[in-house]
Amino acid sequence: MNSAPTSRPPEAARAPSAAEQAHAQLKALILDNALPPGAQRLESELALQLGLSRTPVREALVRLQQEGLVEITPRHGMRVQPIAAADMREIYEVLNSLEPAAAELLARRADPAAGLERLDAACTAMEQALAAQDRRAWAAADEAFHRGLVELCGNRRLAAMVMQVWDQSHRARMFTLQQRPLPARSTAEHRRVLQAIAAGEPERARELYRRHRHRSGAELVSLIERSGVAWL
Amino acid sequence: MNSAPTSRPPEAARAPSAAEQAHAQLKALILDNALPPGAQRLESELALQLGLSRTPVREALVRLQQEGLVEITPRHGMRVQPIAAADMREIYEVLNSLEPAAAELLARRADPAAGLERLDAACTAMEQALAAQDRRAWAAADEAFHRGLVELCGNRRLAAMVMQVWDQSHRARMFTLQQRPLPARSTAEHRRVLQAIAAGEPERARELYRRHRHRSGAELVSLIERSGVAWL
DNA sequence: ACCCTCAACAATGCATACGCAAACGAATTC
DNA sequence: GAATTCGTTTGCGTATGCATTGTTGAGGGT
Repeated sequence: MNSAPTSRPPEAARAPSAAEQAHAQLKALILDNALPPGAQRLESELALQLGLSRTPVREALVRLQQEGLVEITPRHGMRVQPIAAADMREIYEVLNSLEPAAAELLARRADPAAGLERLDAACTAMEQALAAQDRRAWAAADEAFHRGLVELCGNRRLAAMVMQVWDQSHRARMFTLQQRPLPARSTAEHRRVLQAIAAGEPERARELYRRHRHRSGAELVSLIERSGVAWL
Repeated sequence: MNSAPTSRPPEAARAPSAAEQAHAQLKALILDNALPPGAQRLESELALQLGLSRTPVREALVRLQQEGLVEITPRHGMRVQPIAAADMREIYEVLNSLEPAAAELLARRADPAAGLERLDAACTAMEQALAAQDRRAWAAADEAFHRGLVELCGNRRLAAMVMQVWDQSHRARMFTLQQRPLPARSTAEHRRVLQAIAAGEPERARELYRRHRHRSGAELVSLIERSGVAWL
């Protein structure tokens, strides 16, 4: 019905183009901090490193620039975009607006409780990680929860936007994760949002999520500011 | 110190690259319906039409694809992305979330009334267009209001996201504009949002805007659905 | 009459070549 | 000794060539 000419069955595995590979690899390098913020690389260096020519690398860089991960400066190659506290403020304002909206949409569906297994599993994983004091596992579960929520809400544009800023803030989240107290409260709040969604209470889900986002966002920004690093 | 070697003075007018020109021209052609939805064009056709070679055209198409305006299909060139009622629903869900947030941010500033002249002028222009029954002028003023609002809110990411979906829905707005009653109510609502912002009442500004968006979005979607066109 | 196979063609994706312009350094002059 | 200017180098933007791959149409077989 909704004009999906690229129907799902034959969607499967087309050989990824060199440009796509370059994009994926560079993105991974940036998120993993292998290409640290502020790093400058020439197109030709990257092409050599990835075993490609400049053309697909260039295409990948254009995409990464539009995603806000790098900046292309004409004679100095690309630079990995650093994230300052001000950027985190922007990102959290966006997330604080879009994610509660996603929760509301989810709770408004005809059958709000359908398909929430992913989110429930993510909550459980968070609780287990919390008990085991495993910050890394907690972060993975947290990401799974947020990703699952926006993907389930049925609004692909909203989901894409959330994932974009989510990626931008990935490094900062990984950084603060190390030096903040165990996110016990966040874990409980996730669970409560999920319950409100399953119960089909859009307004409550939205407000719970909004408050959660607002609090954790403020915590994270002040943590970065107090940590004294100008950017990440 | 913080590495701003590209200081502002010489920032000004660098000759726009051919790729930028191609991007701007193609975007204008799409928004003006000169390249109608569903239209297919080969890279080489566009290159010929714009008087460039395929390379900068290709770069422009990659950007337009990420902006959601076209789709690149491997052996058929690009296709202008049609907008269906379902897409408009998505777009209005996003706007309904982000724009009220922008209004709230604007009202939360230290001096909320500062710099609102643009918005005031846009409101006045809307009122005049309404009196003159000039739909086209009204649409231009409406766009100026919304654009000004998100640009003033101080959050560049939020502004970019709003403008992106705004562009996606441009054609649909122009279409419905012709066949809906004069937007008298919208005009008044804009004015009230502006007053709430100037008065420094974030919550009220957000809620007023949310209601405005919700109503006008629903109107527009149902108008498209009733009009019987499958896509625009 | 319909379907399947195969071959020719066409558009793309990538690599490479070329010219321009900026940046860096050296040399000369004040 | 410092500054300015000129020459060289280097990276980028664009164009173009080539190989890959999908598409389309025709012909033959069932």
